[in-house]
Amino acid sequence: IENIKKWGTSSSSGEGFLSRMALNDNKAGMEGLNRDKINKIIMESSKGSRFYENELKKEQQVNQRIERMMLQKAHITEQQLSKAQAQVEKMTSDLERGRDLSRVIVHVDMDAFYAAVETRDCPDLMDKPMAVGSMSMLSTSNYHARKFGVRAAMPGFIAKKLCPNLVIVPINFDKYRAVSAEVREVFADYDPHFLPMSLDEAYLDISDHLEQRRGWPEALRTHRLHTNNTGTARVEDHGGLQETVELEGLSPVLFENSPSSSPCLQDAAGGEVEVFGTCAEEAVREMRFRIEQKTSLTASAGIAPNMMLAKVCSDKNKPNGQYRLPSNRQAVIDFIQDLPVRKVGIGKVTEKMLGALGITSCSHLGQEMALLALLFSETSWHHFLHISMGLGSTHIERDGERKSMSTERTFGEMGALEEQFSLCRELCQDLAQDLQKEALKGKTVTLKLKNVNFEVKTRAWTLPCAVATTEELFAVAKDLLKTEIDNVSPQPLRLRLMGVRVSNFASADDKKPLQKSIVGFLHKKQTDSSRTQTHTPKNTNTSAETDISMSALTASDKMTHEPSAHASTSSCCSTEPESGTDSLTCPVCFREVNTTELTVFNRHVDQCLSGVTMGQNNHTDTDELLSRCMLDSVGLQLDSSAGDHTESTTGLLLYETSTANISLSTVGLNPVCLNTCPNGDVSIHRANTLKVSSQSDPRVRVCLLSPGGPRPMTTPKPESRDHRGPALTCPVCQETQDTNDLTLFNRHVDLCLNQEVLHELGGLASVDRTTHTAPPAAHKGPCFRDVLFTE
DNA sequence: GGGGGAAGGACCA
DNA sequence: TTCCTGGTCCTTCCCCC
Repeated sequence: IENIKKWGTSSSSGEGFLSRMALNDNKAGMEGLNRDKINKIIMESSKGSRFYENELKKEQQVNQRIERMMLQKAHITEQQLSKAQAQVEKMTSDLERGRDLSRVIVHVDMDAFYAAVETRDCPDLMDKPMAVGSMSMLSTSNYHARKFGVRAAMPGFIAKKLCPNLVIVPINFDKYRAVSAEVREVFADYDPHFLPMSLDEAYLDISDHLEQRRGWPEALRTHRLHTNNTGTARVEDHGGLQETVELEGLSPVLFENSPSSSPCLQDAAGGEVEVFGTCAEEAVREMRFRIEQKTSLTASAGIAPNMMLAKVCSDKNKPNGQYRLPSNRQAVIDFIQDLPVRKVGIGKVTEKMLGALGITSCSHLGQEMALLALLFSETSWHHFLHISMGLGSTHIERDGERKSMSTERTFGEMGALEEQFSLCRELCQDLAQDLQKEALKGKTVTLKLKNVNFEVKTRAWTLPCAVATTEELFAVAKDLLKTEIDNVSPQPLRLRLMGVRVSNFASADDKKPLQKSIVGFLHKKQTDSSRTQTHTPKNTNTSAETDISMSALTASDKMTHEPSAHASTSSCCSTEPESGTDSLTCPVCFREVNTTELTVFNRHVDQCLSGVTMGQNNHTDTDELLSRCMLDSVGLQLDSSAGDHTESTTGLLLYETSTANISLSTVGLNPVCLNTCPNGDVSIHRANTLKVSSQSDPRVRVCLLSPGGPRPMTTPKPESRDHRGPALTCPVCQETQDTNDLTLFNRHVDLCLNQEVLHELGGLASVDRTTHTAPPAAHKGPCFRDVLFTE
């Protein structure tokens, strides 16, 4: 209990000290600061803000976790403890046997990198406290600023309160990238497989370099420092390490104890030279010397038998210093004993949890390992054990395959729907570009939202096939966003951050091209069939419904198919029909149509589409309550004891029920996808079960594509014009049409599509598209799909 | 009841 | 006036066997 009090907030009402917001002075150049005074300023600047309130909430959650942990601890028996102790001991001896001290790993870290680059380029900043970033957030600070408690990841406005004379320089990534590239050239001479962690930090395994270096003559280890009258320095390497760089100003620019400040020898020509030795320390000193000569910036380094220790060592003599931990077990154990847990990759939450158990240093960690094995997950306590023994990775491996890719943006409060959807599209566009650069496609699309209260939510949807284009991403992201908007409706969703992520990347097998839009499809068809038949573009476009491109359909329209069993015939993952194939895949029902005749195929698609349209016609509300579900399979069995259903001519099955649940059990059925019902009336549970429940409306309607062929259908009742939405937006030209007469609107879309098809088919006709290039009018009116559904 | 996948949240660098 | 990105782990929920 004492420990909880010590590590928790002093009260739950938000008064008092909020430890998670306190200064983290675990950084070089921040020793011996007046923490209390600094924390007081931080708290006073933050108190009452939404950010602070959210931090308070998170702090309380952590405190609850700690309370649960302490409760659990209180119930641990002696027997359990001794059993855990035996387990820990066995594991320890196993790990000890595998301890590898043979490698020489170096962690190099540029000193206050961004700040140092800015200071180099603007020497006036040299003696001033400065930081790089903005009033909202700082990326780094120089050592003068650190004396005031100003550090990276601190908002600029708080930093200004800590240090009113602080100069904040805007961030310039291009510049840092260029300098980083220069530094990396030096790294590569010592380990061509070095592992960059960020622009200013890298791990190197110099074991092989040292092996070679032992045989090097002195000339290869001699570096000359030239200075001319203008203060320009030139560095020359003798031997294999080539380098000739002009410098503006002589190092060291920022820190004392430069690696080049050791006594230099005079060479025959009267220039100053420095000879470096063959041991690890000398090799690293040489590397730092060369970095400094090349960039006028200093680096610090740590040398140790593994990555974890090297990282700690690089911090030991920062700035502009290095530290070597000898490669013997006792030295490692001695070194690790007194290290605070926060220094070795344990974050603030885990630090606090360990603190509640009285564990603050690595030696405590080792002593309490049995207890930790009982209170933490296996992964966690194994990690703790490695740390307490001073173990870490001994081979530098570049990260394996990427697991996800994302983009996100923070902005001022945003509540307008149009803005939100427009931003969502922008993010999808940016992400699509990034995905394209790495030729990646992913199945899971995640939308991340942070509201003005700093509450973060992520919402994900996994598709049966991998996607990558803007339209594909947006189709999913916008549905996820819409659901969140509807959830808080009629209140607006007040956002401060939005992000889109793609993960679950496709394996090589899945990276086949997506099925093209009908337009692209027809284009391909034209090429394929050119050997046997000719057709005019006119033939390809008998009606708007037929030729609506895939991009006009929603995400759920596209994700209605199983990637495995039916991939070749009925999936958006399916490849283009192979040359010579005699069937085409319908983009609506995803069945294979045994024809190459476009007229026949178009008729089929028309039928499918009008089926979809008519299937919705019974619906008297907007599509808010409506979910459409397509089942691409055979053997559907409807398992329900309540409700009535009607079937349409084109395989549509309408289901109406006032009961809470419908279960669709199927035989070998593919995953079902449905258009998410915004108010949560309809949800999908696993591949074969659709659950329908309605709290807001007892008459939920579900529309399914049934497996059978065309069936007799009841004539749908035309919807009253009063229910029609406002002006309609053309899905092709994106322009809002000044009509709500569907016939007129359809005629317009037909016209647009005709022009689009002609354009796609390679400019077979001269079409003036200038009138169709208006910027997307986001959400001015219902999209074409909505029109199809409601009308 | 256990295995396993998906989703969501949290932590960490 | 409190970042961005990406990886990992943990928990919960649910389906399936």
